[in-house]
Amino acid sequence: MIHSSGATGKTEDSASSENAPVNDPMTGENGIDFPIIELLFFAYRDFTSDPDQILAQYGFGRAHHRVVHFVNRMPGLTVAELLDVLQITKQSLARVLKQLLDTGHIVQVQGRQDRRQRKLYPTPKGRALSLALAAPQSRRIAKALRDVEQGDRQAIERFLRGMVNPELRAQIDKLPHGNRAKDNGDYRDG
Amino acid sequence: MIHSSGATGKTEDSASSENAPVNDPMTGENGIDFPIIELLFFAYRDFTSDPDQILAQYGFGRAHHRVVHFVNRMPGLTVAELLDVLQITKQSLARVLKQLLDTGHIVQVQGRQDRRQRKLYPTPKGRALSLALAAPQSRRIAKALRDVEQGDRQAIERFLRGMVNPELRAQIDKLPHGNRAKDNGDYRDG
DNA sequence: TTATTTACGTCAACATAGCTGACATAAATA
DNA sequence: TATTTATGTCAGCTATGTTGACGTAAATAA
Repeated sequence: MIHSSGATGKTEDSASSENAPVNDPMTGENGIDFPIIELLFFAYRDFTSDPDQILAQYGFGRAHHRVVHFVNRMPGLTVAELLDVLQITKQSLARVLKQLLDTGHIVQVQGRQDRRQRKLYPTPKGRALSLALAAPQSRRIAKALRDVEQGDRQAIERFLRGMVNPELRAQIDKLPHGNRAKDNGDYRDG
Repeated sequence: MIHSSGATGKTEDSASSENAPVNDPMTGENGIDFPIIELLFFAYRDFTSDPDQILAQYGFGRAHHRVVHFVNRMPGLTVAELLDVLQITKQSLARVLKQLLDTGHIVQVQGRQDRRQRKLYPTPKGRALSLALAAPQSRRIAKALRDVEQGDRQAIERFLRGMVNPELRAQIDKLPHGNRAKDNGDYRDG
């Protein structure tokens, strides 16, 4: 049933019944920060659209992207560690991980100390894919940073970090943070 | 089949075959901005986790959140306009919109000028839900902004805006941008 | 040694949220 | 009158998440 504008519509009726349409837009009067809420939505929507197009060519989705990204950033991490970062169940991971293994983007290496562990490494093919996915995102970021002053980068990083649950910020700190000379060898020795 | 560390593992073998595991972590050497790529991922992951918990109590998901949010921010917008903002198909929208109509969070009003249009309005119930979902997100943002200098907010907004596809930035400008006195009446007259 | 716990894999069933394609209807417009 | 537009709807498919149950090998505790 459609509310005809002449039936229960507020405009002519002015009845403030239970299900009357609310006409005034929700604004920041109530102290809510709509500008940043919405900017985050739009920014993230377009930020993820870049890799989506590349992934589609491989028959992959965002789930594959996340897996291949973190395996490349933390080579040698275990399945359990990856689940921790992604915050999904092992059954969810299993599907996409299997595909990435089958297509030769990722390989598993049995842990030496703990042979129950399956340490995940990218192959050269997996590394290339990960870089290809990151490139357009990085270009988008570089463009957006041109709109702000030098030195504002630090504020942006601090803000984004502040948006993360405090107990999960350790995950960020674990990632390699250098543009400096590479220190070869496993991300973390196993 | 698992790569045993003694079989084709690079460590002992040092063979650089096709599918050899890559041991060195992907870093910013190649000019890619990993810190911000990852901060966006983690920030958005936790940013959306707040409303997810509330939505679960209603049997709703993120799709419902987006719909109820934009209907509250732009009361009277048409189905076509909503599809434009959400960038999804009408079949996708249909399911969640039907639920929000059935549960009395949103009502439709036939357009007066163009009677084919179904203009969407929140009910008081829908307005309350939208505010309840926005509240924890706004609190998270306020906390994160405490980590930066006053005046950095503008840089953050500019950066996020710069992340959006230029041709879609008009969508942001359409949203009400005031903390100022409300100007009652439809978001845009129909 | 034996028992338990841990890391991982897998099967089955299910839910959400997106998609394409096809078709219907009412209202606006040419 | 014919066509286009705004919207709704049916059917089926895909991707990505979930829970629950069970199995196996290896590490660890008793």
